[in-house]
Amino acid sequence: MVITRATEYAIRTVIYLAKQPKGDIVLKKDICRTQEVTPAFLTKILQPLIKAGIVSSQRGVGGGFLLACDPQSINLLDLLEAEEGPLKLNHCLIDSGDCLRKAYCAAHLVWTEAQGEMVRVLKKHSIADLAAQD
Amino acid sequence: MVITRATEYAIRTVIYLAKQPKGDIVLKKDICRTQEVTPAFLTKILQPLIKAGIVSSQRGVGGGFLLACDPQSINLLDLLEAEEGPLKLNHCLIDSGDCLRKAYCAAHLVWTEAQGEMVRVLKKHSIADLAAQD
DNA sequence: TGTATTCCTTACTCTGTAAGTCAACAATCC
DNA sequence: GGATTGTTGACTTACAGAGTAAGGAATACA
Repeated sequence: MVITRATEYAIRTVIYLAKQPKGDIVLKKDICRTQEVTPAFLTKILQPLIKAGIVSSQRGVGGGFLLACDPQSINLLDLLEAEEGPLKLNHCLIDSGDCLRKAYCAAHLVWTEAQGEMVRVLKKHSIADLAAQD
Repeated sequence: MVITRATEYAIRTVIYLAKQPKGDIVLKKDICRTQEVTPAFLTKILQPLIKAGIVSSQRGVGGGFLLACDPQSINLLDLLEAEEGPLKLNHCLIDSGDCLRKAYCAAHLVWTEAQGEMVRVLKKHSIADLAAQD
């Protein structure tokens, strides 16, 4: 029932990238130094963000990482789902076929509502907003 | 990021107890049979509910379990917290002293808000309501 | 008093996921 | 072609979730 550290680091990193001058490429080791993550772990964390089209990377001399999109268009839910997969408060919310019990399903609607509210809040704040607050 | 099975079973069980005639004592094995939980696991799940004053138990012949309070006064958050401890979406929401990083704390307010909404929804529906819907 | 009944306590196992590491590989620049 | 920088996949370690098992303690009733 807790957000993973990978997601936390992903958020820190994306906020950091959003604060750089637009188009600037940042070295992995600079992210590591400022965000206090090890290079090996940051590598692992960045890959899902790259695959989701949130961050882009460049190899070789002068290479590094930068935002692949407008920070106004990314929110915390995007980052969380890139790292952890679809948000689900309960097993039954992934595949409604799982939820066979009537007694259980009385609670089902409540889980759905709670998750919906969570999604609403996480979508509401863009990375640009968070970077500006920082 | 998922509610545990213990919490699910706890909810099923409490809804089941709430549907019994008031004051009726239910055998563990009857709960097990109707709710599809093993006795050993149900034992483990019931203890926190008893300690939280939600369910009460009686030993010996004619013993069993029954609700210890008005089903109108219990909600899903009570059950979840009895089983899993205080709800927290993120590590920093337990002890604000953990949250030292500014970059992280930009997200902190969002976690707080998301968790607040979740709490609000889980508190809104009493066990009596859920039992009636069932 | 003794015994059957019923829940209580504690320790244990098994499995999966989070968190993080490592080493070989691939692209790019000069 | 070599230095630099990111990529990939396999690996380790630790911990929490999920469930089991066995002996102990309370209660009712004969």
